[in-house]
Amino acid sequence: MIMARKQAKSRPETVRKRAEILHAAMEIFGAKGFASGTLAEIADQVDMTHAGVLHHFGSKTQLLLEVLDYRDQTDVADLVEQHIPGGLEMFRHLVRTAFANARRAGIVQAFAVLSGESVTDDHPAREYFQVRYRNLRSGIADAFAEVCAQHGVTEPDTITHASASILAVMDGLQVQWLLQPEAVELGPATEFAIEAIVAAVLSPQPRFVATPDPAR
Amino acid sequence: MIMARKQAKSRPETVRKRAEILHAAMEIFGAKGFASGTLAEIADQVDMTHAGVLHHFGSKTQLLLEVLDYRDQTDVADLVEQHIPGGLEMFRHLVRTAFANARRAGIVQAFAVLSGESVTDDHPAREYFQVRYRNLRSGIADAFAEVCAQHGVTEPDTITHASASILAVMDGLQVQWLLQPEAVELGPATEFAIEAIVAAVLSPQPRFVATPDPAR
DNA sequence: GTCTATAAGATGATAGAC
DNA sequence: GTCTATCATCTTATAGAC
Repeated sequence: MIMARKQAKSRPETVRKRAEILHAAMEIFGAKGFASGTLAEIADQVDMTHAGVLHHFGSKTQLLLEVLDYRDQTDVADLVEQHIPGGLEMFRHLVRTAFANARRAGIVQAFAVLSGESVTDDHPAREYFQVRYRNLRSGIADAFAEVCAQHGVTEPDTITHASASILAVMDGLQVQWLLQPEAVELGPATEFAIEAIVAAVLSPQPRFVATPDPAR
Repeated sequence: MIMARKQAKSRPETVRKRAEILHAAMEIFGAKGFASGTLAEIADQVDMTHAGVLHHFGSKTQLLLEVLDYRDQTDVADLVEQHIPGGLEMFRHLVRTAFANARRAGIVQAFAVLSGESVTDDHPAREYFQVRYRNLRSGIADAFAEVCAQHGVTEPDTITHASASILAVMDGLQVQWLLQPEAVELGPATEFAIEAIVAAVLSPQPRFVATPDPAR
């Protein structure tokens, strides 16, 4: 279980320094990954030694975990938080996020790098991303359920697949965009894909790809 | 430029050992990433010392690069190779691949981990994945063009976005599936998403998400 | 071709002074 | 709280014996 450990009592100066370190850590881990990013690099960015950083967080792993929930608490653009848009508004929000992300390569890279790395054996951020994806999927599924209630019934499987797919395109397009910004238009491509998936859920489609008996 | 360096002349025993090492390296890099996977681990798997491995490949980076094009040469299921299915058959092929991948977690993980890692600053596999994605996108775009020619015209932008989106869902779903196999059905979800995207390209859709003037 | 030995450097973490 | 010093590993790479 990932828990946010409150720094109950600390001098304001200390809290500020911790935040500064967390910010720097996000940058370094985002740029080089958790494995390759070093405490020394992070320390450099906040004019300290790596020993100083360790004084605040105890270990490198602990620092990563705190970086991750710091992001969740800070990032106002978070989806499954307080002001969750419902229904179709949710999908518009996701599209707007994609357009906004096209101007925030740093953060996009951080999540792309760390989520990819989290899939490795025994990665400290594995649980974080499991929980994150589960929450995001269920938030999107709720939006689908709401919209479906208005437009007519849909199979639950469809909503499940569609929710995962929307997250998947967003992530996948980010990776391609980071590798080749000139070849992928993050905003428009995301908009196209989300529109396509929402349409598939809401209106009965002719099937183009399906075959009677694919070799499964 | 990534080039396959032919091992022009070598004893057959040597060639076999090299292949054995490449296989082990793919496994280790796939499981732990390039940064965390070590030469010693790879060497262990083929009953050698890390010095032996370095004798064959010169450096760790070189080993990774050769692993990657070894995969391309070996993997018969590769898309942009010889027997590229055209038209709708391409999309059926992609769906079948997803179903097949659900039984090859190892390889799926390797590509998920390495492609994510490739986005980090100055990663040795960065160019490889740039080229790979570019080729895959253009292969899919060709299939779309072919199908579109039969079903009616479509804007080129649509094809571009759709091609990137299809790759993106496939990759994104793999990550979610690796993190939570019980929550994501890789095959069916991929099938749904591809069907949705193909439908969006082929048949004019009502727009659900679009707003007059999204805050971009 | 493979090993042993070793270099050479980096890294996470600890201990103790200030 | 931060630094210096130091530890203990770990890791890539090289040199030379067999």
